[in-house]
Amino acid sequence: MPTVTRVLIYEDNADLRTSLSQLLSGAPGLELVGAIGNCMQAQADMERLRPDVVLMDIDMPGCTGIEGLRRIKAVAPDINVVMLTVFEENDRVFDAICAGADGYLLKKTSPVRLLDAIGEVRAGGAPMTPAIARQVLRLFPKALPRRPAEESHANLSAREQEILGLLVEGYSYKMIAADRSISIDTVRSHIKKIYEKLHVRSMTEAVSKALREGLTKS
Amino acid sequence: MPTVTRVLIYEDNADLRTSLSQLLSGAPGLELVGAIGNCMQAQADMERLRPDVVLMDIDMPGCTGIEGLRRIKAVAPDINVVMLTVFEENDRVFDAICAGADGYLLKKTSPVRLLDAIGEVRAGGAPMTPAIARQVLRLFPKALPRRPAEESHANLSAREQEILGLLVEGYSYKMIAADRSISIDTVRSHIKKIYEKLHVRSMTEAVSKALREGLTKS
DNA sequence: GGCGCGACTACATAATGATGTGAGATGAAT
DNA sequence: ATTCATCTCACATCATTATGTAGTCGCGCC
Repeated sequence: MPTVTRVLIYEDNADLRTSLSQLLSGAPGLELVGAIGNCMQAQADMERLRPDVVLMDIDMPGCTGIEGLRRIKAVAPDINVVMLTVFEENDRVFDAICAGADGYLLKKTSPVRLLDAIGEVRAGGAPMTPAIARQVLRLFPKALPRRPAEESHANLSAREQEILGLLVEGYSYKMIAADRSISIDTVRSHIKKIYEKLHVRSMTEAVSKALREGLTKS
Repeated sequence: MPTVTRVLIYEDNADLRTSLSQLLSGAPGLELVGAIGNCMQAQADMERLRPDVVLMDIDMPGCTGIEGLRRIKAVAPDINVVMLTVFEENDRVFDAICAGADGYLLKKTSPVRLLDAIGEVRAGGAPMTPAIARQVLRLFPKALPRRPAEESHANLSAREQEILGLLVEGYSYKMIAADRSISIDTVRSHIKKIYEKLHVRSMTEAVSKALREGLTKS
């Protein structure tokens, strides 16, 4: 392993590109091999500049960072690509990870942490902001194949299942009360219980869970 | 939000349990509510001790940490569970994450880092050793089932489908606005259009229709 | 080069939902 | 005989959603 780490930057904002460049140029053990405004030629850039680590802005005109990431990984999967973004949006994170990102940091990350991150990714780590790390863990179960043994009616009582069924049909509290001839406060009460048992906090979550896990009696 | 974080330890090795206990007892902002040698009674323990954070050894006789984790998440998904392990084996990591672990540290983690981790997980982060973080990212693409491209969408624009997808995930207007970095009024506006197109009048109806007819793209 | 459409923002009002606290009545279970 | 879950109802308060009206901006279309 060579002693210096060759770093390449993709960042469309010229100011940020400059400051990143300065940060990296002055860092021991690092060599900045380029700072490019778009990733249209990513593949060619890889061959020409042979970076070890790429810092990739995720929002770029012309060719998004995600697309750039794909291109890089297609020709050189061993290059470590750390994505930089302003927001921690769910889909972006997801897409980036599926495309093989090796790290995911916010742009507001401190310079020190950024330099750390480059070392970390070189050492086989995956630098991420805490919030993103958490998102990744949350995303994981969703990306998995269907749950095999799903039976549990989640301990819903018959009445509760019935009311959940009505929610799924799109009934409002008022409509349920009218339909079943009970007070709207009773409906509230049942729904509160349902929320507790399903661990949800809104009608939509309850409906979604009910449909996905077949909790109604139809 | 209480100012102290209630921490519970599961660790079968008595020596380690003692030293962990001592570490946590002396930490400001933390309250050690228990240090237990097995997780057989995990559910009861949760109700009795009401921890905010659980440190769970992954290798325990009788009932593995993974099983304990499952039990905890089944009754109290909001409790943050950080797994502790000696080795970073692929399968264990995978299972733990699928079971809903909120963090994953090696036992050789320094005391300071461990205390950090508790704060981090409380703040919505996911403390992981770098190598494990990388493993998680590597695991991700493999866990993806490919879905057959389905085309039904009731004339919903891409953006509308996207937002409908978030509704299905249980997002509120506010959460969608934050997630997509748009104003809440824009969310309203999109949802109004969705309602028109789907001929519904509430979130639950929209969610129900979306799930039944496969209108989202995820 | 005007037109329609999609994405975006804003403000206002009424309706509905979320959450807490409390409580009576019933029947099953220990 | 007492506990326990369920079903029922009530009141209160705050948050969120539903709906209408209205306007800007950019883009493809004819």
